[in-house]
Amino acid sequence: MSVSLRPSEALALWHDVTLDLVRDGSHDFSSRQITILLTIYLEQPPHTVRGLAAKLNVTKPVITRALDTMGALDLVTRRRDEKDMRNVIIQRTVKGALFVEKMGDVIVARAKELPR
Amino acid sequence: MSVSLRPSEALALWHDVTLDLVRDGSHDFSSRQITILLTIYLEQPPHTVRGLAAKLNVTKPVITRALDTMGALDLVTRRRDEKDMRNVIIQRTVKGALFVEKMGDVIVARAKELPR
DNA sequence: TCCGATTGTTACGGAGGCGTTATAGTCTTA
DNA sequence: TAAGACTATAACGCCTCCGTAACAATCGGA
Repeated sequence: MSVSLRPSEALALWHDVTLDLVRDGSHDFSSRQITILLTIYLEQPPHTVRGLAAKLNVTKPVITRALDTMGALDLVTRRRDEKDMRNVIIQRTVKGALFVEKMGDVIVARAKELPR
Repeated sequence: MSVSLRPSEALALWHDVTLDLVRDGSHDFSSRQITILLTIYLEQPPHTVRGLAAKLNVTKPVITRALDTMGALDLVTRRRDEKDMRNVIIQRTVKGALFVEKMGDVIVARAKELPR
């Protein structure tokens, strides 16, 4: 086990980071969308619609729609699985990687500024 | 300065917590809604529509609508400011406090479980 | 007292997400 | 090879949110 945080600090961190994301104003993602994006970029590939749906405990159309949205923003791409043409493999993009990386920087910065 | 976090840890934390929130399945709040809720519960009162709009860098109707939604869920209440009847004072509720508290616990727990 | 400024809300048409259900394409196996 | 299982997506009606603009209520100063 690793990062030691008091509840008040945890909430202050969450507040500060989401505030930054909102103020930035580029997007207003839901928790589902954020989770999908981070799962794709943090967990081991390959990622499929079915896999994500099971992991997040939501229906498959929810994943499809989120991928449509993120795909339109070029944060994510899809291609058919050559081994099993029923599957769709979800892939990362440069733009998505930059977005996630930036998000990590924001969290780190806000954690550092946290009063104690 | 306080909490020391590497970018990979920060993102993993964010992922784990949002995943918990999504899996729970009770709500699917946007970043805006989360930020509004946390601001009300973490920052010093009084909170007004105008004040929140300015702080989050969004328009006032956005705040009004978010308060409508959160109010319907009993996470927040409003009353008129007696000193200046143009203002609306946004107030906390027991249910809202519990929700935020639970969220803090989730973050703390996930931070503790973070592999290092 | 009135008139401009300020506050929060409502109205509007549009965009996007929801859950459910139906569908097309692909695999598997009997 | 034919039937059934499985994958992802499309279609449906509903609901919520969006930004802009108009609005009613209230305040404060000339």
